[in-house]
Amino acid sequence: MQISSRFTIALHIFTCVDVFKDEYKITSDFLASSINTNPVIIRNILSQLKKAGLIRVQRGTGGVEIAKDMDKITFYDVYVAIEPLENGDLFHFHENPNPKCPVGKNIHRLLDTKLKSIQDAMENKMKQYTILDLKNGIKKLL
Amino acid sequence: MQISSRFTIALHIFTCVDVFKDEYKITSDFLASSINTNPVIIRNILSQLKKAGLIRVQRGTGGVEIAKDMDKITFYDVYVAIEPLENGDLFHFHENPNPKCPVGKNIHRLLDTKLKSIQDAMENKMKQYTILDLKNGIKKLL
DNA sequence: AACAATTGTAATCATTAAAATTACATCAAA
DNA sequence: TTTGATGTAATTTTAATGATTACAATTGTT
Repeated sequence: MQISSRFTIALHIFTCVDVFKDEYKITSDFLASSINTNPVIIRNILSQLKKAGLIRVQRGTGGVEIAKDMDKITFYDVYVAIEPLENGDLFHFHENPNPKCPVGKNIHRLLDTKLKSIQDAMENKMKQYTILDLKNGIKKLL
Repeated sequence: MQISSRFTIALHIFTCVDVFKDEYKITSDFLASSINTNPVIIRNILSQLKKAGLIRVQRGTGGVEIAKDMDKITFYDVYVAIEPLENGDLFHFHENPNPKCPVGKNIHRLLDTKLKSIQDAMENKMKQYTILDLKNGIKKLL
Protein backbone atom coordinates (compact mmCIF):
# COMPACT_ATOMS: atom_id res chain seq x y z
CA MET A 1 0.00 0.00 0.00
CA GLN A 2 1.27 3.39 -0.93
CA ILE A 3 1.90 6.31 1.37
CA SER A 4 -0.96 8.72 0.79
CA SER A 5 -0.73 11.65 -1.59
CA ARG A 6 -1.12 14.03 1.34
CA PHE A 7 2.64 13.87 1.85
CA THR A 8 3.55 14.76 -1.74
CA ILE A 9 0.81 17.39 -1.71
CA ALA A 10 2.48 18.96 1.32
CA LEU A 11 5.83 19.07 -0.50
CA HIS A 12 4.07 20.59 -3.49
CA ILE A 13 2.60 23.25 -1.20
CA PHE A 14 6.00 24.23 0.19
CA THR A 15 7.37 24.52 -3.32
CA CYS A 16 4.52 26.75 -4.44
CA VAL A 17 4.80 28.97 -1.40
CA ASP A 18 8.46 29.54 -2.09
CA VAL A 19 8.12 30.06 -5.83
CA PHE A 20 5.12 32.37 -5.77
CA LYS A 21 5.46 34.19 -2.47
CA ASP A 22 6.51 37.50 -4.05
CA GLU A 23 4.06 37.45 -6.93
CA TYR A 24 0.84 36.14 -5.41
CA LYS A 25 -0.96 35.77 -2.16
CA ILE A 26 -0.90 32.02 -1.50
CA THR A 27 -4.43 30.90 -0.72
CA SER A 28 -5.94 27.46 -0.50
CA ASP A 29 -7.69 28.11 -3.80
CA PHE A 30 -4.42 29.06 -5.45
CA LEU A 31 -2.72 25.92 -4.18
CA ALA A 32 -5.67 23.69 -5.02
CA SER A 33 -5.48 24.90 -8.59
CA SER A 34 -1.78 24.06 -8.97
CA ILE A 35 -2.22 20.63 -7.41
CA ASN A 36 -5.59 20.09 -9.03
CA THR A 37 -7.55 19.15 -5.99
CA ASN A 38 -10.14 20.59 -3.65
CA PRO A 39 -9.36 23.67 -1.51
CA VAL A 40 -10.63 21.92 1.60
CA ILE A 41 -8.08 19.15 1.15
CA ILE A 42 -5.44 21.85 1.06
CA ARG A 43 -6.81 23.65 4.09
CA ASN A 44 -6.74 20.45 6.12
CA ILE A 45 -3.14 19.80 5.17
CA LEU A 46 -2.22 23.42 5.90
CA SER A 47 -3.86 23.00 9.26
CA GLN A 48 -1.62 20.05 10.09
CA LEU A 49 1.51 21.82 8.90
CA LYS A 50 0.55 24.80 11.00
CA LYS A 51 0.04 22.66 14.11
CA ALA A 52 3.53 21.29 13.56
CA GLY A 53 4.89 24.84 13.47
CA LEU A 54 6.14 24.58 9.90
CA ILE A 55 4.02 27.32 8.36
CA ARG A 56 1.94 30.31 9.32
CA VAL A 57 -1.52 30.77 7.86
CA GLN A 58 -3.12 34.19 7.80
CA ARG A 59 -6.70 33.87 8.86
CA GLY A 60 -9.31 36.18 7.39
CA THR A 61 -7.20 37.89 4.79
CA GLY A 62 -5.51 34.71 3.63
CA GLY A 63 -1.97 33.74 2.79
CA VAL A 64 0.60 31.12 3.72
CA GLU A 65 4.22 31.59 4.69
CA ILE A 66 6.96 29.26 5.80
CA ALA A 67 7.60 29.56 9.52
CA LYS A 68 11.21 28.37 9.79
CA ASP A 69 14.42 28.48 7.84
CA MET A 70 13.93 26.28 4.83
CA ASP A 71 17.05 24.26 5.55
CA LYS A 72 15.61 23.46 8.97
CA ILE A 73 12.46 21.76 7.63
CA THR A 74 13.18 18.21 6.52
CA PHE A 75 10.97 15.84 4.55
CA TYR A 76 10.69 13.89 7.77
CA ASP A 77 9.24 16.88 9.60
CA VAL A 78 6.62 17.15 6.88
CA TYR A 79 5.97 13.43 6.93
CA VAL A 80 5.30 13.18 10.66
CA ALA A 81 3.18 16.33 10.53
CA ILE A 82 1.02 14.74 7.85
CA GLU A 83 0.92 10.97 8.19
CA PRO A 84 -1.20 9.61 11.02
CA LEU A 85 0.68 6.38 11.77
CA GLU A 86 -0.76 4.22 14.51
CA ASN A 87 1.82 4.32 17.34
CA GLY A 88 4.21 5.71 14.77
CA ASP A 89 4.61 2.24 13.28
CA LEU A 90 5.02 1.94 9.54
CA PHE A 91 4.25 -1.78 9.50
CA HIS A 92 0.89 -3.16 10.45
CA PHE A 93 0.40 -6.44 12.29
CA HIS A 94 -2.62 -8.62 12.34
CA GLU A 95 -4.25 -8.18 15.73
CA ASN A 96 -4.28 -10.84 18.42
CA PRO A 97 -1.92 -13.53 17.20
CA ASN A 98 -2.59 -16.79 19.00
CA PRO A 99 -0.88 -16.68 22.43
CA LYS A 100 -1.09 -20.47 22.66
CA CYS A 101 1.17 -20.79 19.62
CA PRO A 102 4.85 -20.28 20.44
CA VAL A 103 5.30 -18.32 17.23
CA GLY A 104 2.13 -16.28 17.66
CA LYS A 105 3.14 -15.46 21.20
CA ASN A 106 6.58 -14.22 20.14
CA ILE A 107 5.97 -12.69 16.73
CA HIS A 108 6.28 -9.11 17.96
CA ARG A 109 9.43 -9.81 19.93
CA LEU A 110 10.80 -11.47 16.81
CA LEU A 111 9.97 -8.75 14.30
CA ASP A 112 9.64 -5.41 16.07
CA THR A 113 13.28 -4.35 16.18
CA LYS A 114 13.93 -5.50 12.63
CA LEU A 115 10.93 -3.66 11.23
CA LYS A 116 11.83 -0.62 13.27
CA SER A 117 15.29 -0.53 11.76
CA ILE A 118 13.76 -0.66 8.28
CA GLN A 119 11.47 2.20 9.18
CA ASP A 120 14.43 4.09 10.63
CA ALA A 121 16.38 3.69 7.40
CA MET A 122 13.54 5.32 5.52
CA GLU A 123 13.04 8.09 8.03
CA ASN A 124 16.73 8.87 8.29
CA LYS A 125 16.87 9.31 4.55
CA MET A 126 13.87 11.62 4.81
CA LYS A 127 15.81 13.73 7.28
CA GLN A 128 18.48 14.35 4.66
CA TYR A 129 16.19 16.31 2.36
CA THR A 130 14.91 19.76 3.22
CA ILE A 131 12.54 22.33 1.82
CA LEU A 132 15.64 24.24 0.77
CA ASP A 133 16.40 21.38 -1.61
CA LEU A 134 12.99 21.93 -3.14
CA LYS A 135 13.70 25.64 -3.54
CA ASN A 136 17.01 24.95 -5.25
CA GLY A 137 15.61 22.11 -7.32
CA ILE A 138 12.67 24.01 -8.72
CA LYS A 139 14.89 27.01 -9.48
CA LYS A 140 16.97 24.82 -11.77
CA LEU A 141 13.91 23.43 -13.50
CA LEU A 142 12.35 26.80 -14.27
CA MET B 1 -0.89 4.99 6.02
CA GLN B 2 0.60 1.77 7.20
CA ILE B 3 1.96 -1.05 5.11
CA SER B 4 -0.67 -3.77 5.24
CA SER B 5 -0.52 -6.68 7.64
CA ARG B 6 -0.12 -9.06 4.71
CA PHE B 7 3.62 -8.46 4.85
CA THR B 8 3.99 -9.29 8.55
CA ILE B 9 1.61 -12.22 8.08
CA ALA B 10 3.94 -13.55 5.38
CA LEU B 11 6.91 -13.31 7.74
CA HIS B 12 4.84 -15.04 10.41
CA ILE B 13 4.11 -17.83 7.93
CA PHE B 14 7.78 -18.40 7.14
CA THR B 15 8.56 -18.57 10.83
CA CYS B 16 5.82 -21.13 11.47
CA VAL B 17 6.86 -23.27 8.55
CA ASP B 18 10.40 -23.42 9.85
CA VAL B 19 9.47 -24.03 13.49
CA PHE B 20 6.80 -26.66 12.93
CA LYS B 21 7.91 -28.39 9.75
CA ASP B 22 9.05 -31.58 11.53
CA GLU B 23 6.14 -31.84 13.94
CA TYR B 24 3.10 -30.90 11.88
CA LYS B 25 1.86 -30.68 8.34
CA ILE B 26 1.62 -26.95 7.69
CA THR B 27 -1.83 -26.24 6.31
CA SER B 28 -3.66 -22.97 5.79
CA ASP B 29 -5.86 -23.85 8.76
CA PHE B 30 -2.85 -24.44 10.95
CA LEU B 31 -1.32 -21.10 9.96
CA ALA B 32 -4.61 -19.25 10.27
CA SER B 33 -4.90 -20.47 13.82
CA SER B 34 -1.45 -19.22 14.81
CA ILE B 35 -1.99 -15.85 13.19
CA ASN B 36 -5.63 -15.70 14.20
CA THR B 37 -7.14 -14.94 10.84
CA ASN B 38 -9.10 -16.67 8.13
CA PRO B 39 -7.60 -19.61 6.17
CA VAL B 40 -8.51 -17.98 2.87
CA ILE B 41 -6.43 -14.93 3.74
CA ILE B 42 -3.54 -17.31 4.31
CA ARG B 43 -4.15 -19.22 1.09
CA ASN B 44 -4.09 -16.02 -0.92
CA ILE B 45 -0.81 -14.97 0.63
CA LEU B 46 0.61 -18.46 0.09
CA SER B 47 -0.45 -18.19 -3.51
CA GLN B 48 1.56 -14.99 -3.96
CA LEU B 49 4.62 -16.42 -2.22
CA LYS B 50 4.36 -19.46 -4.44
CA LYS B 51 4.15 -17.35 -7.61
CA ALA B 52 7.32 -15.61 -6.47
CA GLY B 53 9.05 -18.99 -6.12
CA LEU B 54 9.62 -18.62 -2.39
CA ILE B 55 7.59 -21.60 -1.21
CA ARG B 56 6.07 -24.81 -2.49
CA VAL B 57 2.48 -25.68 -1.64
CA GLN B 58 1.27 -29.26 -1.80
CA ARG B 59 -2.08 -29.35 -3.45
CA GLY B 60 -4.67 -31.93 -2.39
CA THR B 61 -2.85 -33.41 0.53
CA GLY B 62 -1.71 -30.07 1.89
CA GLY B 63 1.51 -28.70 3.29
CA VAL B 64 3.89 -25.81 2.80
CA GLU B 65 7.65 -25.86 2.48
CA ILE B 66 10.25 -23.23 1.82
CA ALA B 67 11.55 -23.41 -1.72
CA LYS B 68 14.99 -21.85 -1.39
CA ASP B 69 17.82 -21.62 1.08
CA MET B 70 16.57 -19.50 3.93
CA ASP B 71 19.51 -17.13 3.75
CA LYS B 72 18.60 -16.46 0.13
CA ILE B 73 15.11 -15.13 0.90
CA THR B 74 15.21 -11.54 2.09
CA PHE B 75 12.46 -9.45 3.63
CA TYR B 76 12.53 -7.50 0.40
CA ASP B 77 11.74 -10.62 -1.63
CA VAL B 78 8.74 -11.21 0.60
CA TYR B 79 7.71 -7.59 0.41
CA VAL B 80 7.65 -7.38 -3.37
CA ALA B 81 5.90 -10.74 -3.59
CA ILE B 82 3.16 -9.44 -1.34
CA GLU B 83 2.71 -5.69 -1.72
CA PRO B 84 0.93 -4.53 -4.86
CA LEU B 85 2.60 -1.12 -5.34
CA GLU B 86 1.44 0.86 -8.32
CA ASN B 87 4.47 1.08 -10.65
CA GLY B 88 6.51 -0.06 -7.69
CA ASP B 89 6.26 3.43 -6.20
CA LEU B 90 5.99 3.74 -2.45
CA PHE B 91 4.81 7.34 -2.57
CA HIS B 92 1.53 8.35 -4.09
CA PHE B 93 1.00 11.57 -6.03
CA HIS B 94 -2.18 13.40 -6.62
CA GLU B 95 -3.15 12.80 -10.24
CA ASN B 96 -3.00 15.46 -12.92
CA PRO B 97 -1.21 18.40 -11.35
CA ASN B 98 -1.91 21.57 -13.26
CA PRO B 99 0.36 21.67 -16.34
CA LYS B 100 -0.23 25.42 -16.66
CA CYS B 101 1.42 25.97 -13.28
CA PRO B 102 5.22 25.88 -13.44
CA VAL B 103 5.31 23.97 -10.17
CA GLY B 104 2.53 21.57 -11.12
CA LYS B 105 4.22 20.91 -14.44
CA ASN B 106 7.54 20.05 -12.77
CA ILE B 107 6.52 18.43 -9.50
CA HIS B 108 7.44 14.94 -10.63
CA ARG B 109 10.78 16.00 -12.03
CA LEU B 110 11.40 17.77 -8.74
CA LEU B 111 10.45 14.96 -6.39
CA ASP B 112 10.81 11.63 -8.15
CA THR B 113 14.52 10.98 -7.63
CA LYS B 114 14.40 12.17 -4.02
CA LEU B 115 11.44 9.98 -3.14
CA LYS B 116 13.00 7.09 -4.98
CA SER B 117 16.14 7.37 -2.88
CA ILE B 118 14.03 7.29 0.28
CA GLN B 119 12.26 4.21 -0.97
CA ASP B 120 15.62 2.67 -1.87
CA ALA B 121 16.92 3.27 1.64
CA MET B 122 13.99 1.31 3.03
CA GLU B 123 14.24 -1.48 0.48
CA ASN B 124 17.99 -1.85 0.89
CA LYS B 125 17.52 -2.30 4.60
CA MET B 126 14.88 -4.93 3.83
CA LYS B 127 17.43 -6.78 1.75
CA GLN B 128 19.68 -7.12 4.81
CA TYR B 129 17.24 -9.35 6.68
CA THR B 130 16.52 -12.92 5.64
CA ILE B 131 14.25 -15.76 6.64
CA LEU B 132 17.31 -17.32 8.22
CA ASP B 133 17.33 -14.42 10.67
CA LEU B 134 13.80 -15.37 11.60
CA LYS B 135 14.83 -18.97 12.13
CA ASN B 136 17.69 -17.94 14.39
CA GLY B 137 15.65 -15.29 16.15
CA ILE B 138 12.75 -17.52 17.05
CA LYS B 139 15.12 -20.26 18.20
CA LYS B 140 16.51 -17.89 20.80
CA LEU B 141 13.07 -16.86 21.97
CA LEU B 142 11.78 -20.39 22.48
C1' DA C 1 -13.88 -46.13 -7.16
C1' DA C 2 -15.26 -43.57 -3.48
C1' DC C 3 -13.79 -40.81 0.40
C1' DA C 4 -11.47 -37.33 3.13
C1' DA C 5 -8.66 -33.54 3.55
C1' DT C 6 -6.80 -29.72 1.44
C1' DT C 7 -5.72 -26.12 -1.98
C1' DG C 8 -7.26 -22.61 -5.47
C1' DT C 9 -10.21 -19.15 -6.39
C1' DA C 10 -14.42 -16.59 -7.19
C1' DA C 11 -17.97 -13.98 -5.05
C1' DT C 12 -19.86 -11.36 -1.46
C1' DC C 13 -19.83 -8.43 2.55
C1' DA C 14 -18.14 -5.32 6.27
C1' DT C 15 -15.03 -2.02 7.68
C1' DT C 16 -11.90 1.48 7.17
C1' DA C 17 -9.37 5.22 4.88
C1' DA C 18 -8.69 8.58 1.28
C1' DA C 19 -10.34 12.05 -1.28
C1' DA C 20 -14.01 15.19 -2.85
C1' DT C 21 -17.59 18.16 -1.88
C1' DT C 22 -21.01 21.18 0.41
C1' DA C 23 -21.98 24.24 3.86
C1' DC C 24 -21.29 27.65 6.98
C1' DA C 25 -19.32 29.95 11.09
C1' DT C 26 -15.35 32.75 11.98
C1' DC C 27 -12.01 36.06 11.09
C1' DA C 28 -9.31 40.30 9.41
C1' DA C 29 -8.73 44.11 6.59
C1' DA C 30 -10.45 47.67 3.62
C1' DT D 1 -20.31 46.39 6.82
C1' DT D 2 -18.64 44.17 3.04
C1' DT D 3 -15.32 41.12 1.01
C1' DG D 4 -12.48 37.36 0.70
C1' DA D 5 -10.31 34.20 3.30
C1' DT D 6 -9.63 30.27 6.76
C1' DG D 7 -11.38 26.53 10.01
C1' DT D 8 -14.02 22.75 10.42
C1' DA D 9 -17.98 19.66 10.51
C1' DA D 10 -20.77 16.67 7.81
C1' DT D 11 -21.68 13.89 3.86
C1' DT D 12 -20.59 11.21 -0.12
C1' DT D 13 -17.77 8.46 -3.22
C1' DT D 14 -14.34 5.39 -4.11
C1' DA D 15 -10.95 2.07 -3.17
C1' DA D 16 -8.55 -1.23 -0.24
C1' DT D 17 -8.30 -4.48 3.48
C1' DG D 18 -9.81 -8.17 5.64
C1' DA D 19 -13.45 -11.81 6.62
C1' DT D 20 -16.38 -15.18 5.05
C1' DT D 21 -18.96 -18.58 2.27
C1' DA D 22 -18.95 -21.66 -1.30
C1' DC D 23 -17.33 -24.95 -4.26
C1' DA D 24 -14.43 -27.02 -7.95
C1' DA D 25 -10.02 -29.34 -8.38
C1' DT D 26 -6.48 -32.16 -6.50
C1' DT D 27 -4.09 -35.84 -3.99
C1' DG D 28 -3.44 -39.72 -1.07
C1' DT D 29 -5.92 -43.38 1.32
C1' DT D 30 -9.19 -46.84 2.08
